[in-house]
Amino acid sequence: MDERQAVAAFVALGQETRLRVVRALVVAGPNGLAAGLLATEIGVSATNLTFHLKELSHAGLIQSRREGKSVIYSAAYEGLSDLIAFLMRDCCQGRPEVCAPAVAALSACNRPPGDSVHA
Amino acid sequence: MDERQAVAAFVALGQETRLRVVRALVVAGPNGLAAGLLATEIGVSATNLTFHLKELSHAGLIQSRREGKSVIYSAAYEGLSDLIAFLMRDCCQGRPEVCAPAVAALSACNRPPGDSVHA
DNA sequence: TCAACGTTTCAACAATCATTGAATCAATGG
DNA sequence: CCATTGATTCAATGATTGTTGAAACGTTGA
Repeated sequence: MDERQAVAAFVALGQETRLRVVRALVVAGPNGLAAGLLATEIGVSATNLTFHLKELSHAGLIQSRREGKSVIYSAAYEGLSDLIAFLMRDCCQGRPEVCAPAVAALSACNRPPGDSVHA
Repeated sequence: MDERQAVAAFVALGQETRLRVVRALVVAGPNGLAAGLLATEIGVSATNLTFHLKELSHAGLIQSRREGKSVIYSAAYEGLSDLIAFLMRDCCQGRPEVCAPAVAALSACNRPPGDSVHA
């Protein structure tokens, strides 16, 4: 991921509606969600949602497929991973103390819910 | 870090000049850089830089202190850490496969340069 | 083929953002 | 105190962005 792509991704996430879309889609998993469901879940008009979905799609953070009448949107895990990696790579430039605090959040990732952090 | 703060941080990083400022300041380390040096290094006018520095400061990603005639800006490591943590926490919601690829970048953080990754 | 549903496109508008140059403010040295 | 250096504020401008409703499109079932 180069600087241009990173900027596009940050722009995409720098908007309340779009951040919520990404959150909802990540939670929804690979199956994704129909545009209509997303619209009601987030509370925006279909027109407005389409606008933001296009932005996110263009930034490589989500993808879509048609299923019957509906268009299903899902999170682009690779795009999201790339962004995290970019952020950490930049922040780590000779300064590991920036990334270190994020280790806790990451380690909480592969553990069943409720499992505490202490070594 | 709540949603509102995260959005502000993403907005701040979603602009080429500002992203470069953060990069330069992270590389510069805790000592930071004078505003004038930053301006020449990045290639923008003093006026314009001030505008972007204010945005970044408001987003909690940088901080400043006065030293004589100069104002020294430096990266706010905590703010950056919080943003990474937020991104990973959101992306990890039951979907660790999103964060996993970032582990490599993170592990590269605490190792001397040139040391390879293989276990 | 037609009607209905889900989604997208389009045009228009207000609001926000990025950039510029002139003016101003803060700190230092003569 | 004055001149100089470094940085910020201010006002104005063009560009981009977010939102809206009406119209159009694609898909499906009757």
